[in-house]
Amino acid sequence: MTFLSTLDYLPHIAFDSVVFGFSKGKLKILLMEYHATGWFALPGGFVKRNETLEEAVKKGLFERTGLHDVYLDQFHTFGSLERFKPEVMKRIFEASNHPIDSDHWLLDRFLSIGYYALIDHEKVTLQPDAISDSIAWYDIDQLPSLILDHDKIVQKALQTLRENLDRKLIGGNLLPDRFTMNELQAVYEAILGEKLRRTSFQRKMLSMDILERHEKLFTGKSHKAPYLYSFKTQ
Amino acid sequence: MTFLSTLDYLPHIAFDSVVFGFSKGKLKILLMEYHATGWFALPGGFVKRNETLEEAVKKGLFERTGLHDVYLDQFHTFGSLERFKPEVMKRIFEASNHPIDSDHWLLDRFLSIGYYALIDHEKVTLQPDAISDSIAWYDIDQLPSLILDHDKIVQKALQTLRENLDRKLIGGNLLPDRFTMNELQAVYEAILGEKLRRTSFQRKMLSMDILERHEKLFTGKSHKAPYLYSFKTQ
DNA sequence: TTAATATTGTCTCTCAGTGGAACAATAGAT
DNA sequence: ATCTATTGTTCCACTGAGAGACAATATTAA
Repeated sequence: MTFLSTLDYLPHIAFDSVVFGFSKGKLKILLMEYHATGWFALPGGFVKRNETLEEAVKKGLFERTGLHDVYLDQFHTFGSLERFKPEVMKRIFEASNHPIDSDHWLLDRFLSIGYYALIDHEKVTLQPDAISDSIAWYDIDQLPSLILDHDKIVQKALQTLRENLDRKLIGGNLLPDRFTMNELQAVYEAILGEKLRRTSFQRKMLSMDILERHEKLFTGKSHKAPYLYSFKTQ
Repeated sequence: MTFLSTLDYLPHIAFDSVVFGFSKGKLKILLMEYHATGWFALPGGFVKRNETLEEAVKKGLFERTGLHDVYLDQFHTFGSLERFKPEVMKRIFEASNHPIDSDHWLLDRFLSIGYYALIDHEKVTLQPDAISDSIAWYDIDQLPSLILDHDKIVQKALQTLRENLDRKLIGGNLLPDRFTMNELQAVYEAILGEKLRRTSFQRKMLSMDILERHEKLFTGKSHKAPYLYSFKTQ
């Protein structure tokens, strides 16, 4: 069969991407659903023999979101044995009209390298892959339960994102180019899962000298208009 | 052949360990040398089909150091193509009297999961493996050049260790159970690569309420004797 | 035209933590 | 008893954050 031939890919090696987006004040991630089973999973993929791990992840991300040049960070590699459930994978391929033999390499044990991505929710055009029926955004604190160890992968991704948020100044990757201070604060609050003080947040952001101030944003509301900001490109 | 049969191991998957120790005021790591080639490499290994990634790493570490229950942290997975140099691996196996065929699975492409370990330098009894001629400590800023991408692996390990040093309070793992404040400070300085202020360091450590103070250590020197400390087990 | 309202931008006060230095304590040598 | 080297502690100045107050302003209501 030509579908995912073992000659092209490295067996036993997979990757899973936790793609974060921000919309309507909520932090969300992308999940794929296999309708025939009702199962949810992270978007992932496999590594070809002649491509870099990172190339494979970027390609997979582009195929699902249409985006190049995405903020991407590897956070952990999962190598437990609870990952190894051939019957789950077999059912998924069967339900998608791609049945595979019992000795197929895709049913063998896999280690998975976890990446998280931060993208501008508005720029995405979602595209399911060959074996999934849909891909969509899910609120980070209203996730369905996921196959295999994907719940743990999401939790670890979120933990790493929180730890890196201040250190790497990556919050802006979830917003469009120009945004208000309030929007930036909402991103931080959604990621950290806690309210922040408005004045302290503003003071801290401005003191770091990473933001550029632009024109005001007039929304038609009856109050002072906020400035728009962008991250300095240095 | 029975040596590293492909039936027992997951192909394409390896791990490498950066084992940190502290001795005579210097931060050191363990390196293996293949005498016939003069090449140096990190101690690593492969994952058996029926064991967890972490089990494999711990077992490998035990075989080389004789230590169980070591502080261990996964920091990155390396998946570039510069790792793929079959001629290097072939030469190593030939030089160690374990020649392998050109199509042997060990000559194929590998991804490697990097772990770093922190151990008490004094507790180790070093043990070379089947194909390496020696294993020994090397000063972190006087390392020989290493095979494949092992230089990058070491740098990434050191970077991660520095980032985690304060956040995870892991410095004590490089010292014996009881130590003086001066020794702890020396560990921090060796890891961070910079001098710290004595009084600030002491105040910070004591204020964190993680240290237990024990008896004084009389060294015979003509000055005030320092207290011994241990980390609280909580 | 003026006042009211909601939100944003800035300032002040306070307090905790750190850099830097000084001072006190002390084990052994002289 | 005095000196020396090092350790434990305290003090002062500065910085950054929490908390609140106040000023600025875009629009609506009177």
